[in-house]
Amino acid sequence: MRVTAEQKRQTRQRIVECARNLFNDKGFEQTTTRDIADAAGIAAGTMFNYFPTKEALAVTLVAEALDEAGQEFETRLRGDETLAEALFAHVAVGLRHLVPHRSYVGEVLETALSPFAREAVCEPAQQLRVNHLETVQELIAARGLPTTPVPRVMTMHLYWTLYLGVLSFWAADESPNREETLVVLDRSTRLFVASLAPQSSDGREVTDVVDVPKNG
Amino acid sequence: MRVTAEQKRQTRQRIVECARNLFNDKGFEQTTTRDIADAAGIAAGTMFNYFPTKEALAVTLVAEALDEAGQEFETRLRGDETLAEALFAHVAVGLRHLVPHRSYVGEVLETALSPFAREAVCEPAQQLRVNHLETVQELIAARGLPTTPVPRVMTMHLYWTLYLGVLSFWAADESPNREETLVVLDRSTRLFVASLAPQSSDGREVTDVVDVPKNG
DNA sequence: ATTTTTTACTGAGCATGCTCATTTTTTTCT
DNA sequence: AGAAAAAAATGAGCATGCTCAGTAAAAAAT
Repeated sequence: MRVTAEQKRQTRQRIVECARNLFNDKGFEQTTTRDIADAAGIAAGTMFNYFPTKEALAVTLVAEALDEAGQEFETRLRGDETLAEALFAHVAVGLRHLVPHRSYVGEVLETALSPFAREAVCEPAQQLRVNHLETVQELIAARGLPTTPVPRVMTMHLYWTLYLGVLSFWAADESPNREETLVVLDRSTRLFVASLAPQSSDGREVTDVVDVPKNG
Repeated sequence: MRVTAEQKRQTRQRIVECARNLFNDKGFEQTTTRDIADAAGIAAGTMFNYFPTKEALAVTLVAEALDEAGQEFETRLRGDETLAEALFAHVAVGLRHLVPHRSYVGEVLETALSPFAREAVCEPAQQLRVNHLETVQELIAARGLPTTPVPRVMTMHLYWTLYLGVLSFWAADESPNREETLVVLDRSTRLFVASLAPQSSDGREVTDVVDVPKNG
């Protein structure tokens, strides 16, 4: 069973590498699964023995990059950062590892990580989201922030929303060293942290202003 | 040219109505363009004489609902609301008008309104985005808020990010009267308004903590 | 060594979004 | 009314993501 296992690993590797090159050259949408198969020297159906969908293949590329980023982040973490600093670093390291995929990452993440529910696009996308959010929750918990006055699910939804906002800005950022993204990231990070603190109440619920049906 | 014009209007109307029913029943993805054609009693290719893509057809449904919402909002606006109140109302009215489309709106908006650039998915989607953002900018300008310390494009990107976050929460909100969405919307609105005010500087730039290449 | 079983691969074929040359219907011109 | 032109509808056909019954190759069992 050894020769086979090794060959299978090689086939998979070839698919992944050819796909990355093609996605980079022509974009995700413009690359057909037949293009990938031809480049990898396999039949049209073979890549579906390795990845359930074309999207899953692309997400796998991105997820592998972000896994490495996650490891680097853990290594660098000292523990004395403020929450805003830690969150900033977490995302910034991820972005650096995504640079080689920047030309097509937008097309892929848009659908794979969208906050619109759409039950788990594929396993690696799900894993990626869970890993990222777990890290965030640990960073928050490690700093013993108050049991928020807002349900956790809403807090994490807000985080994910802001995170995707940063990713989408970054994917299209044309500024010299993508430095504008750092401004956006800084701002988003501060906003999120600020949202964790109990809001300053001005005694007037915005909700009261609009007539929203309270029943049925 | 009168009879024809009227018939064309009817054909278009039939397409739109059949599409809405089918999208509601089976979802956007599960409805094929042939399903729509059959239901509307036309040939498979005919709907593409009216809408360039299946997605554009769906976006048109949503856009029409949001146009009505925009009109209602303008009617109700008194002018003495705080910015947060006005923004809250703007979105809340939109959501109310989207209720009949809620079962499939997620699938459609995810790609059509995504902050990930993807140059104008289709004309109505572009129009929808522009209209919404113009209203927001007017609401801000009418209250004479300071020329922000942050480029406007970033501010509007943040707004759009939070807006899509609210939409995505709403699309999946299972709480009794979707009241959790109101909490999320309230929170998002306050956050956005707070982000317009110059940030309290604590003398330490988060950006400094991570080593980001400053050149090349 | 031969058979059996397991594993990997193949490629014809399907469904669906969309195109476009052709046909049908309507309007305009004389 | 009949011919010419314009507008609208048609449906065969294409491209592409994906399926799956069948084949080939490798490993295990005898």
